[in-house]
Amino acid sequence: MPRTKKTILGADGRVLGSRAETTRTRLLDATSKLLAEAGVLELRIVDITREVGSSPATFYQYFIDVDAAILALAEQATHDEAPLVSHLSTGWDGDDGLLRAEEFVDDYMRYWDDHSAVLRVRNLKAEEGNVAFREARSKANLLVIQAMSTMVEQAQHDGRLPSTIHPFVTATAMIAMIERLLPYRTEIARRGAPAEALRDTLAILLYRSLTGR
Amino acid sequence: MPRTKKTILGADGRVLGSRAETTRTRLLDATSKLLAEAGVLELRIVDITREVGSSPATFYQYFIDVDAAILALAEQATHDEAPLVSHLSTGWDGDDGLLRAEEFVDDYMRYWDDHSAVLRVRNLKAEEGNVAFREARSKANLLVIQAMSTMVEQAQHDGRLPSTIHPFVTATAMIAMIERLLPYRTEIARRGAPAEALRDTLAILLYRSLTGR
DNA sequence: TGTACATCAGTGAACGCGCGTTCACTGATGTAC
DNA sequence: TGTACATCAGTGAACGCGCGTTCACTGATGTAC
Repeated sequence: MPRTKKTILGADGRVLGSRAETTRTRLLDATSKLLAEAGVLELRIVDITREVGSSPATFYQYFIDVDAAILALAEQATHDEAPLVSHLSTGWDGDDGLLRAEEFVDDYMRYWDDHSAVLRVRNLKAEEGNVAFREARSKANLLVIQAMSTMVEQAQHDGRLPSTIHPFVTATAMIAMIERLLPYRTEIARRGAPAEALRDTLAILLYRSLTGR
Repeated sequence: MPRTKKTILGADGRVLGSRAETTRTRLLDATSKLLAEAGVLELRIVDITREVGSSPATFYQYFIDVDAAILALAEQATHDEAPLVSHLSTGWDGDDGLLRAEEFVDDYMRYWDDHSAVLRVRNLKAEEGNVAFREARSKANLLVIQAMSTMVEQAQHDGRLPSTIHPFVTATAMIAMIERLLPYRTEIARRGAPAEALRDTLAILLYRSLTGR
């Protein structure tokens, strides 16, 4: 998990040395692990510190509460989402357009798999109205959504998509589609669909909706 | 909120009289209200009973735990989702196809608005692996997804959609798109998109993806 | 119509656990000279 | 290179609140005759 290079601050705002930074990272990793294993509803600060073999008091040196830690994890995830834009910024107009769409879906699925537990909480809290998490979500998707919007505008300009669709809404819908389908994978498999059906179908839906082809 | 007609059981499995049924309903309504106001993470059994002016002991006469109450609410929601199928089963092949798509989106948005707090929890728990909630979610979407799958199959048969897309996956993707976009409404509005942009764009995306037109 | 009894429904009050949170302290690392 | 001191990092142990949960009980409703 890559980390930003900016200086990291403790809960009271003081600058942390490298030793402290390691502890902070271990706390975040433990939070991420417990989130994936048992979900937000079971997440306890005591368990997080138990996991890294330290005391609950340590936790408070780095985060004012458990939300602050989750938010930090969400920001790490944001950082990992940015590279996905490279699949979009080239456009999907050539013969290999569909192939590029498939690559994008693959990478997005990988990204979501890596961060699913954290992203689920982020989205839940955003939808429940928490401002900090709402902003984190907006910021995370910003680049991808902008790139997709541009694709839609291009297709509209070329007359392949109706002018009545809204580029930003379309882009957001595409993201929603992918994010939300991943958890359905087991269910889709249970219905006898092959493993690639999800990937292929998503790629085609994206390709058609973003390029109009 | 319509209620099923089957006999309602208490937490210990005994049949409840009409007086008890009223209490049960009030507990569920309070649960729903608190869920909408503050979210799952803040939901307390004590608060639910406080809300209806009764004792925590009463709660346990009806539900073994708070999950049982949420599950009951999710099942009420399922019941309200069924009528949405009427917009789909007629097909969208005529001249008024897009109009029908718009009507469907409107009704779906209304449905989701009415139950959003509960459905969010249902989906979270389903995605976190809770079997009961996973089944509730499958069951809820079953009819709508089947109807949509049929539309895709028809379009494939007529050569308007590629045979490579998977009907069930496509249908699930459409549901995902709508459900997930609603919470973005405020954000979309903040970006200066008109209120109907969301509705219209979703309708077009659905129309295109399900009918191939 | 009235009375006795059975069943249904609701609850006050308490118990106890577990968690968040803090404080005063110890130990580790860095720095000045 | 060594020593004294300052700062950084970590924690044991306790406090207390709030919540889930239960029990023994009261009150309400229904029913038999």
